[in-house]
Amino acid sequence: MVKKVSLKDIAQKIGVSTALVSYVLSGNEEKGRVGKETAEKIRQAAKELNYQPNHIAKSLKTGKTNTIGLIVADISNPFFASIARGVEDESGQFGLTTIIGSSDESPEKLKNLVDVFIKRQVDGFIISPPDHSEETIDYIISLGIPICLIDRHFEHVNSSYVVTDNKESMGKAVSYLIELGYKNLAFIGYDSSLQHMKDREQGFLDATASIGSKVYKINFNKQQAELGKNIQYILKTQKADAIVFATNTLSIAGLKYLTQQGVQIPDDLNVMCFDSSEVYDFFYHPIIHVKQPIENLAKESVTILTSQMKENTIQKKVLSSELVAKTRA
Amino acid sequence: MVKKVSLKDIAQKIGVSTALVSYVLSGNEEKGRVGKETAEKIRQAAKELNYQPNHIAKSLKTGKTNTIGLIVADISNPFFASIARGVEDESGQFGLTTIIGSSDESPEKLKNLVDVFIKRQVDGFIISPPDHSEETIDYIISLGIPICLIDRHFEHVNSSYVVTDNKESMGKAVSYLIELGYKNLAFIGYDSSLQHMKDREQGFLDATASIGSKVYKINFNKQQAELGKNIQYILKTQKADAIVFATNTLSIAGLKYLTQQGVQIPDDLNVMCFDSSEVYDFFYHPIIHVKQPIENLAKESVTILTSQMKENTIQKKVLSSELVAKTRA
DNA sequence: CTGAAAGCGCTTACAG
DNA sequence: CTGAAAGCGCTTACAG
Repeated sequence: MVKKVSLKDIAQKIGVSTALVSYVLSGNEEKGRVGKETAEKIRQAAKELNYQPNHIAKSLKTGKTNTIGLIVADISNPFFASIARGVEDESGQFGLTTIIGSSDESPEKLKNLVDVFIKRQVDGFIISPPDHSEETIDYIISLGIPICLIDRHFEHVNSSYVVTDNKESMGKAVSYLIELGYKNLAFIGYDSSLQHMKDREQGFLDATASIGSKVYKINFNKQQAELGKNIQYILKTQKADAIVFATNTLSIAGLKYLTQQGVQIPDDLNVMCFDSSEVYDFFYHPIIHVKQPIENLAKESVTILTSQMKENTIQKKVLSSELVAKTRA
Repeated sequence: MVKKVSLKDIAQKIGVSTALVSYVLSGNEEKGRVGKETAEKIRQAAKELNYQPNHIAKSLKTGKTNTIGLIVADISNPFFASIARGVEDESGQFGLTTIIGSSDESPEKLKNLVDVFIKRQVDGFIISPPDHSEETIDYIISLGIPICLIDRHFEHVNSSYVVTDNKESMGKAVSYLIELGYKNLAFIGYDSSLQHMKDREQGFLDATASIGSKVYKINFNKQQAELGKNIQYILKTQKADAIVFATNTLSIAGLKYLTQQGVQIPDDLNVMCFDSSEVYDFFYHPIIHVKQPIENLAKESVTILTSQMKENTIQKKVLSSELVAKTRA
């Protein structure tokens, strides 16, 4: 390992104190009221020696790491991967580095990740929380660490968040189906107390008040089995003419199941999904779906978090989504 | 922000030196030859005060951050998202934290990310390098920072890496197509000097020596336009009976284009893809593809990197992949 | 305009 | 078995 040049090396080389060098190189030249030619000499030397400031030392002194922790359900899920990409790009603009963890929808794993990240001294958190993790979120808040929830939030936790207008989006999408003439709808969501799920369900219920409809709630950990069973019931007993899937994971698994059963979409049965997927474009009629503003969710979360890191204000933001109902070009 | 308890607080509370506390709490009790009851008292106090060691201070002293930098082409690409998930899970086992960046296949962006990560004092790198980035890889090596390339590597750069046996996998897959009776194959890859791309192409060429075949190389930055043009040529002029796509991005874009053109797969034309995708299962005949051992690539990269961090040995590992050619259940 | 010095919270020889 | 102390590389009042 090549030995690193430090402030001291520069200071010695041109015979000034490390204080001066620090002022100049950290851009606080005016504050230190450093002489112009001295400043120039310092910059020159720093360049010559290829000086790389040591973040660690700076962090120890300032107590800021310029690192934020992003925790999602699963980074290998395309929805969260896109969120992660957006958060990284945006936070990079602010000179922040992002460390990422996957909770797998487990409150325990979330708590562990949070502890690890706190030990790492992250300056703030962006979290898409699993069900029943209010305690951990409250814990972060109680430590005074800035946090912004993303995609999901809790009604009874007073934190910053940025989410999609789930109820409205779902309502609009379902109304569209009704306009198309569908009269007997099924909703498949997760059995969850998370606000975004309740909102999507409520949006569905509100919009289907005047027609036939039924809500199916699936246990996240047994979704494989329960999804098939529920779809069978929907096809055979409820005889719904369209199914609404509440998330991209459910959508893809549901579409796969329906395809395997030889169900023709939309001829035998139509489908409406929440979230986007590459898969949708491969159907004869591209699947109707609600496209969440992923990039904006990510950007806003960073904006909210960084402003909270400065001013300690709580912000709650609801973004609107887009209904995509295209036909094959 | 609640004030943190430090080693000193514990030391003062029970009237010993910070040295003792450090030895006990960092598990070097024997090394400090600390008295048994003293050690117990220290542990007790640490628990009572809810002591959280300060990683930053430790890093400054030891020069190790227990952080690794992972740089892929694009974290929102499912292939790399899965790699990232694997790397995070595995490195977490070693007490390592991962920071991630996306190079967008740009050598300049890679260099920038590397500089940022080096300033962050990462202990090592796992990188899936873009074309023409040998210089940056060499730079990392010259600094003595451990590095393991993943998925891709350079013939003339002597670094650790873990990759799929691209040539063999491609050869096997193409041979399978030939066995099925296809006689006129097209290969669509990127115009790249990256070894994995050259190997896939070579595997294709070797396997098609005795039949009709043609290789098409696409410029990564103009793929949208060039892909369509090439496929048109393949359909109209070459009149190939099967197309081989060299990556998942090309596969999905290609399949989308073919589907839009009304081409029936595999009846009008068959297709073979490198890498997996959710999309493949939605075709009447699930798409034939080479499934790379993503999880093992990720795990191995961490294993190689951590052992290199200890012993400074270079390891090159080639993993085999699986040909997936299933019919609808 | 500039320097000497303390201190962030650890680790680790060194001396007893 | 235990303590005093130096030092990792910075920042930042303080004194001149």
